[in-house]
Amino acid sequence: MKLRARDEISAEEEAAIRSSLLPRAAVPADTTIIRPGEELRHSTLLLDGIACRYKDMRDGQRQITELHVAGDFLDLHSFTLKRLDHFVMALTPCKLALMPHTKLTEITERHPHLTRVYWFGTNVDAAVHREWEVSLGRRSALSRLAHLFCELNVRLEIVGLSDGMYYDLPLTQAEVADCLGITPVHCNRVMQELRERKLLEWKGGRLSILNRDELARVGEFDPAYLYLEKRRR
Amino acid sequence: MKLRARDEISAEEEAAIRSSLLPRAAVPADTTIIRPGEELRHSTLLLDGIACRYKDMRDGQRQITELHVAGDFLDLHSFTLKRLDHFVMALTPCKLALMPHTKLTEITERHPHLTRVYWFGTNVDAAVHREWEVSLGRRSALSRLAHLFCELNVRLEIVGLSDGMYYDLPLTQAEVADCLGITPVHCNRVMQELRERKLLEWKGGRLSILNRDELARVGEFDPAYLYLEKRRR
DNA sequence: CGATAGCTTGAGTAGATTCAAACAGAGTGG
DNA sequence: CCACTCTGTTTGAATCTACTCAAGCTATCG
Repeated sequence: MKLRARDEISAEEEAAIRSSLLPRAAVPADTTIIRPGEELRHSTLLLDGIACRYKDMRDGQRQITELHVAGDFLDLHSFTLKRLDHFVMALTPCKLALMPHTKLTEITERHPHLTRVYWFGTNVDAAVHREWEVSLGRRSALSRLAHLFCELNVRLEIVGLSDGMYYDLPLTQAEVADCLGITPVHCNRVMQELRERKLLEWKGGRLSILNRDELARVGEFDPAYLYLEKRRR
Repeated sequence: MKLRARDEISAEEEAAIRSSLLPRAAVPADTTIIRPGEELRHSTLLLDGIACRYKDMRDGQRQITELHVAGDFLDLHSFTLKRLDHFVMALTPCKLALMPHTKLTEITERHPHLTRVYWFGTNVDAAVHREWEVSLGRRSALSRLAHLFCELNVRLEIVGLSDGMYYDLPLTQAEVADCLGITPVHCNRVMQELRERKLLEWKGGRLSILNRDELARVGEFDPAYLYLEKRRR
């Protein structure tokens, strides 16, 4: 569903993907899925739940560099990198599937178009990283928070997990703070501001957007970096 | 030279690359090379000079998301993305070469290994973006600046443009500030601090590292994210 | 019902910004 | 050769955003 949102995938390609995937047991929340430096022989596809990439610092702080939702590969880049430079962690209970790198090698040898589709996928990941750099470097805490909620709204819409106004977001404020490069206390305060401005509600792990246009304006959100327009084959 | 630092490239693969490259006229400093949204039919290789990727904000501020040095593709990701979500600009006079996307398509069809090498290249770009997210989100201005100088030192060493202690860095403090997500004024002040601590000198566009270990300590610099170890074929 | 995780509030502080002005060096023209 | 301009660097003072540390609150769960 995620691939077909942006590309034409033939039945043969779909079969190649399906036959390459191995089921993997579900993991509970706060499970470390991949550690930096460990040698990887497969890439992991997230079927359900929310996961993240993060890097930690000497003093115990961490920076989450990307959030993942259903349909995302957590580490398609490990196919070429072999070892990651960051952690991957389940933030909520997650369902996973594995794609062995041997199968990915076969895909690069037999399915050039599918190879480009997967390469495209890692490039969209990089585009998200760039947009987060802009948030972290130049946007106010309020704007960063608004931007994050807008991004998740669009990404969840693609896979049918948001209707554009409501979606499940069972994260803590501390986890969101780790995405935004701020402290949990400050995250709480800017969250209150978004609430007071009647832009959204967030309780019980469920986010309700009350004013989508104004939220996008506050977050300076332009979804172009998510590359949603369908590409020609 | 850059590819061979991390991979084994056969003579046949080298020939395929060389025959795909087209020369392009040199551009002066401050030239916009690629604008967001424009349709691209080739990727640009930087042969000499310093360039950057940046995104601009409504209020005129900008965030540089990556610096590029000789040997880097400025937009290898445009092969799969077709349009970029950011600007690419020459910060110093730059020499460029072009690789048509048609040639890259041929490579994905005829040279699976070389395809993985190029895919790897875009994944290292993403790793740099992640490390910058950590700098922007969690490191102090002093630490960010030290980290940037360490990163450039290593990346320039790979292509023979740094001996590990000295390298040319003909940028302005304002440009560096745009990398670090701070103001030029603050960049100037933390620059003074690095100088007072006798970690480095930077004048006349030339950087001299006086205490590499301490600089790396201040910047919490670990080059693992640059993936320098040579990979097996 | 107490324990716990997560959220909220307050007061004081630190890091970075803003705005303004001064300074240094390189290049230019009279 | 000197004055002039321009770009980039440096300095100072006031301000603001976000941080720190601490405590109190609230909902959930066993």
